[in-house]
Amino acid sequence: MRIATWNVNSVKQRLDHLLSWLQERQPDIVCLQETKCVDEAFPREPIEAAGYNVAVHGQKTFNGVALLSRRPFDEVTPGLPGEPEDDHARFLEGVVSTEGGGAVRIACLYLPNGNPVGTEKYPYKLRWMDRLAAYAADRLALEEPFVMAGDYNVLPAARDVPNPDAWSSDALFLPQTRDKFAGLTALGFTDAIRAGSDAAGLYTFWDYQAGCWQKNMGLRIDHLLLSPQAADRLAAAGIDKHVRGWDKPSDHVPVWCDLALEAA
DNA sequence: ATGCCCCCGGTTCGGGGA
Repeated sequence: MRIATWNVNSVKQRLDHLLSWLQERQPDIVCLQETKCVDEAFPREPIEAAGYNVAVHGQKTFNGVALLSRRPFDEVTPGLPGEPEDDHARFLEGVVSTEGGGAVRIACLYLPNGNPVGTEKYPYKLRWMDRLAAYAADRLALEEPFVMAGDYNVLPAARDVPNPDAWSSDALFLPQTRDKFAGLTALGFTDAIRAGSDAAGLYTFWDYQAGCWQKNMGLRIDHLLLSPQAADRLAAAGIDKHVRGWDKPSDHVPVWCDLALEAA
């Protein structure tokens, strides 16, 4: 089973890229972030025609997440628990049955950026990370294949950014941000990309500005975190960097992993 | 130190992203 995550930066602007990439990569489950449209405006039909069930949790203008799955969803639940007044569409959980009679649980997430530090945006990010850790601990107790995938807006380590000193006071790289991410993974998750390589330069995002793509000044901020029951079945993982070179691209590229769930 | 570029809503500019 191939599971992917991609911040598309507007699903309507990126529909042709999405359909091309689905055809090329053939994922079974996809987590989308920054869909930037209300549920009624989500381009369901062309995605369903490509063979996917669609679950959406959107809002006007900003944020918005969606799950695509070749197999039907057993459950879909929008929203991260813990702060009822939080109205950002940043989280969507789904459960999909596998061929072997088991199931995989997927959380699609768009973690707050947190900049500029010094405003309410950064404590909101930190609270969101605390809420995510509480949710994750609850789900890990189920001891099932479980994947939390999305745009974490976190640089886990210095090797995930070309110039870490320049990012030392940024919300994506502050020690408190990294500590919370480390605490989350320490609950028992495996970073799918890091399971296969500790290399620097495995970026998933390149800013539109300042020629970042041309200079390969990227960031690794999109992650797939695997529960032990998922990590035991990890067969491959990758970053579809070439998608950033397409015409009018998202600033993020797809990240994916293969889990041998059918064999379980 | 700030903006570069891109997207949205809604109109020709401001908010947001990272």
